Amino acid sequence: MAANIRDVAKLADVSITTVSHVISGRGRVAPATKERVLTAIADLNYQANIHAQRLVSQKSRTLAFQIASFTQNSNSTTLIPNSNYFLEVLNAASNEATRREYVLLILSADVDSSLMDRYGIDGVLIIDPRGDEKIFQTDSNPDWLIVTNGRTVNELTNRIGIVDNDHRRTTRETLIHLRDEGYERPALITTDLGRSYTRDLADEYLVWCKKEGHTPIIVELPEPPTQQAAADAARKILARRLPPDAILASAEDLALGVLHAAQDQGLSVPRDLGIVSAVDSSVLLVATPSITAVYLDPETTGIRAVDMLISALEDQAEFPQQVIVPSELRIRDSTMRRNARGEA
Amino acid sequence: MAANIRDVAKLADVSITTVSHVISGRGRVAPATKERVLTAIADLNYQANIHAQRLVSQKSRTLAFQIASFTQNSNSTTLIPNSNYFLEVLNAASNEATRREYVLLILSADVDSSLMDRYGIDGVLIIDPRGDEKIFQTDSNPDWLIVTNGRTVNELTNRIGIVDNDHRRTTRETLIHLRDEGYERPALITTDLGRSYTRDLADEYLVWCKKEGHTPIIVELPEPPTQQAAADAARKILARRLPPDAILASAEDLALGVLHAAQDQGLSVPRDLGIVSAVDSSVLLVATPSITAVYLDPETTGIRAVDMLISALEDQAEFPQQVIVPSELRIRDSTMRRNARGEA
DNA sequence: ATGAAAGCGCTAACAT
DNA sequence: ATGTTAGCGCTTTCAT
Repeated sequence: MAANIRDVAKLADVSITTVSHVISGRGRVAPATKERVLTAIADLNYQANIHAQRLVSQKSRTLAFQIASFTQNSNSTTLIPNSNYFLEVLNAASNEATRREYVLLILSADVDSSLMDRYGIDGVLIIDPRGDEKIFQTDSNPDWLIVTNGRTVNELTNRIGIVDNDHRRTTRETLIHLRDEGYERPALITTDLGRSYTRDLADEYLVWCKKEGHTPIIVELPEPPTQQAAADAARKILARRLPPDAILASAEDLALGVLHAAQDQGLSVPRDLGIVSAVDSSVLLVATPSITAVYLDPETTGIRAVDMLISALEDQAEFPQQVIVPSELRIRDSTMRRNARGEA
Repeated sequence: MAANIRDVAKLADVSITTVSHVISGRGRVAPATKERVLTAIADLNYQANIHAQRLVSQKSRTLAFQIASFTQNSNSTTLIPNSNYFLEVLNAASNEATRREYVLLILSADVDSSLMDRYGIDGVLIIDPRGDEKIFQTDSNPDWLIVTNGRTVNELTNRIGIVDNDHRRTTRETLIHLRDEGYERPALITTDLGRSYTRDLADEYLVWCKKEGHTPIIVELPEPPTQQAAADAARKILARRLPPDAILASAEDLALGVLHAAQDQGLSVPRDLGIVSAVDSSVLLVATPSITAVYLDPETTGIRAVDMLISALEDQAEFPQQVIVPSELRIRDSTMRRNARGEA
């Protein structure tokens, strides 16, 4: 059986209060006494019971991690879709939470609040929300704080923090890069425009088209993004009288689907068609040709999101608050038309 | 503030014991009383405090999920490597745990047992262990049960359950398939032979070579598996006087690396070289050509592992116990030499 | 500087 | 069938 605080107190010949003080650093304890307690703790291999601590402190030090994606229709919920981005945000968030002695619970985005209550969730981290997720349905005043990765339409209350990239800036950079490479008619293939990052892409794309005098070509695909759907969409717009000569895709799988469609039709990438993914992923590096993409720095996003949430929970920071994680365009073969190595 | 059991008791005009009985289903409660209690619970939106329940029951209903991979050297630990297999096992395990009202905690495989004690972990699910992970260092009698996905060298104690695939059978099927397609000199590229699944591949491969009179070609690469390392290894063995005409790779990224190396050298897949991955993944489907692979059914593995662990924890089953999850070879273009569509 | 004691919300023995 | 009560292991006033 594991030792409890009373065992430690007995062994160190002090009261349990003193032991508690030593552990928490609160209160004053004489150095000698402290030493004795520490020795007793080490001898007994004592660890404070986490459930007792949480019961009495009324805090669970537990965060929910939710990816707000595509779970609507499906029956068996996919907690973590197969995307590098999500995985890296999760890994970083989990490490950071552990470091701060918090527990990260991966929950489906469509669990209702009773489950959250049950686990005594202190804070929620929600990736790519649309804003209509259950968690935002503010019935009176819920017990948790929220940090979103991506913005929602919800008004910025004092319960919400935001970690985001500047997608409009990188989209602009992408379009400039494409123009520099001689592409004249970029198209946009994206999933659900209900998410802020896809909306940012589309908004900036439309601004650009207007300024440059292009006719915009936007295809909005249902979620989840699949290579098949992207390939079909690409085939369709490439069959136009005036087809696009570059395609900006909102997700790695969409970019890959476009690549396959292009290759099927005998188009050369990057010569006949430029391809960019708005989200980087390791698979884009090893595609042939490698695919230009925007690196969003998911690791930093995960860390900053957890930090923001915890510091708000511990009253060291106030919401609303917003952090922009630096991101950058990574140019690869799929858009290097001017110095292209001959690609089939 | 959330209601507690006393609020419910007061509202229903019963004792807290009766409320507890209604919730747990234990004890006898008159139908009418039960009805009143249920109404009170609904009215107050009552949820039993999970920390109090866990404190008194001395059970945490918490499982640790660990992927025993590649974390040795790296500093910031990668909890979940970027592999379809792991992700799908995790998704399935997490769903199943939630369904059974357990919490799944994703922990790094190298956390020491004090963290596990701290969280009061009841059971550990460990994917692809080598057997030298900290969790197996049986200092006296730990408080948790273990289920491994893959076998370890540790003796089968009453604390361990195993969920595995029959890798030897599928390896045999793979080699037969390759022979049927006319490949005569298969090679094996694998990571760390310390894991049971890679060992199974190698053992069965060696048996086959002996029987068929081949000279075995095995390349063992350090972890983690990267396309680069596999490509380098492939180039090397393809440069031999008598190069292999088929390569069996132990992971998706290794297979992709081999594919790139082959294409770089102007070899046609499947004509000049057959490629098989011992683990299926969605990327293998969309590679060009698509790559033959063994489907391990990670979803079933995740569910069975959690089930096994929970039923052992709840005394409905005894360890040691072993379950084999059915797996199958999925033949794709990369080995269909006889009916090959011309591939560059 | 240290300790006694109350109480966090619940379960389970043991009455009645 | 229902209630009383004693903890589970801890934190935190409040004494001393």
